[in-house]
Amino acid sequence: MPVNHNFTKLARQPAYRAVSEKIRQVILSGELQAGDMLPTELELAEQFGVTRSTLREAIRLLEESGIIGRADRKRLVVTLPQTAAVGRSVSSAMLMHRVTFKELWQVAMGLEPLAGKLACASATDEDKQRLADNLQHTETVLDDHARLLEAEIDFHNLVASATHNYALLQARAPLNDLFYPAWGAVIRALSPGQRILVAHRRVYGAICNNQPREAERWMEKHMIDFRRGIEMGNLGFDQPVTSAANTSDQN
Amino acid sequence: MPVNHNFTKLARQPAYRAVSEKIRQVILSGELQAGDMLPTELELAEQFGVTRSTLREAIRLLEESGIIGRADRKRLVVTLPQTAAVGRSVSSAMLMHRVTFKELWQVAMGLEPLAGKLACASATDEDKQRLADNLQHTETVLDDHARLLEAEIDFHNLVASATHNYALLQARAPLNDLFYPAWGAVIRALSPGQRILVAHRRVYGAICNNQPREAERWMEKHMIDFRRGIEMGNLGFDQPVTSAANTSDQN
DNA sequence: ATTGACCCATTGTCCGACAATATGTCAATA
DNA sequence: TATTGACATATTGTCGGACAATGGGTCAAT
Repeated sequence: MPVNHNFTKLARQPAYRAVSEKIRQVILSGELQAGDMLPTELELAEQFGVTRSTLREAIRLLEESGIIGRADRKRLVVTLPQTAAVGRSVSSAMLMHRVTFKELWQVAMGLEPLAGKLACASATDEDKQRLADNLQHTETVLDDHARLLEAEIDFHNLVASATHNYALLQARAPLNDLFYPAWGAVIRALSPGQRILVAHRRVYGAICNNQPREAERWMEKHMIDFRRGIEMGNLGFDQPVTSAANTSDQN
Repeated sequence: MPVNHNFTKLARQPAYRAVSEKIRQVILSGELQAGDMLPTELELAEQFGVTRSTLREAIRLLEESGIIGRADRKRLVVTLPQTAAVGRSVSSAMLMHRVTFKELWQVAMGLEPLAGKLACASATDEDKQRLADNLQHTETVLDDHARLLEAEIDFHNLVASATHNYALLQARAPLNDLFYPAWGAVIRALSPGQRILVAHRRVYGAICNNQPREAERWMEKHMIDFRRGIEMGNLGFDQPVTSAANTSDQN
């Protein structure tokens, strides 16, 4: 009778992955900071004892993570990941999982009111000014569906930025890519420009007057309006969202 | 006087990036579904009219996004991105941005109570069973700091999974990697096993009895306990979290 | 201060090669 | 029949070398 031990499937990893991990580790440990230049590909390859081809594959992994990029199209440089860059991976994953508008809305209901509340305590004068500018701009594009959507997304981004909470910014990144764009259909169907503007003004006012409760409540109302819009427009609240505008750059 | 027109800086992209985008597009459009096998590297390279080296670099980008992987160590296959895989990129970004425990806690305050609330409506019997198993297990490891932390993280993951909301799962992924592990210090310092267990039981009970308000409230209390623990332990509530256990696999 | 000519380092891409590894086939064996 | 071994084949991981294109630098000429 065979002894039944079940060895743990030993996981060898290819060199390009090992190299990538090593570099990532050095960066995350703080040994290399954002802005630091890395050696040339050839030099790196020699240090690791691999060929340039292998090293380049490792670089690609880090590149997609957004933690390294190119300064002036040449030298490699350690970069602070942009929310948009990281968010794209997340959005891709959500699209593949066929995330529904409802699921995104539920997350939005958790995060957007929170953003409004937190912004009250942390918004700088500059943040408030940017919000004011956005409101003013919004008034001028109430009937231009495309621009209105753009202004709408901007507003929510500005509120989120005003929290100065990067974790929150990152968590809500997919809303930018998937939730609000999908909502564009509602704008085209119902032209709710005025309604949007009112809500935005309330949120803005609450932030300026440091009324977290108010900011939270109006942001929540705003989100509920979204939902109602989707349902009234009969636009598949329970349907998976589509990529729509995901053509970052075609060729 | 020079005419001032400001051309848009035309963005050429390297071939490996173009290839990667093309494949990504095909996958996101649904033309290729999860589980589908891709041709061999050589064949793909020929189709795109590039060399295998270039194509491999493109593959690495998609690999890091988690949307393709290898079936049985050979053929490329379209894969459904795992939350953990995507989350790692996000966590890396947060570490580099020196996200503080406070920031993560604020996000947790937004998402974890929400998870509790939503789970009430969507938890299956299987989900509830898993939660029950977790509670039972937790009782046996109350004094084993390492295992207790593990059980704690599991519990919150189980609640989140019970919502069957992938967007929520994805949004809270960094909490797993950064928030709870950092909280391990509190466990070691204060041994709050009993307190944890009580809160978990309440949340579990609320989910079983379909009391969203209760689940939400107890999860919120639980989170506030976290914060108090950090502060009582004098463990840098306003300090950036550290990677701690980020050694997926060393070499 | 701008332009032009020039050199150089580095990247993006290509080509060809080979060992290691997985898959498939088939015969040999218990 | 089911397992083992031997063998051919396909595909990946890695290597080494090559070259054009491009950005940066220097220096002279305007």
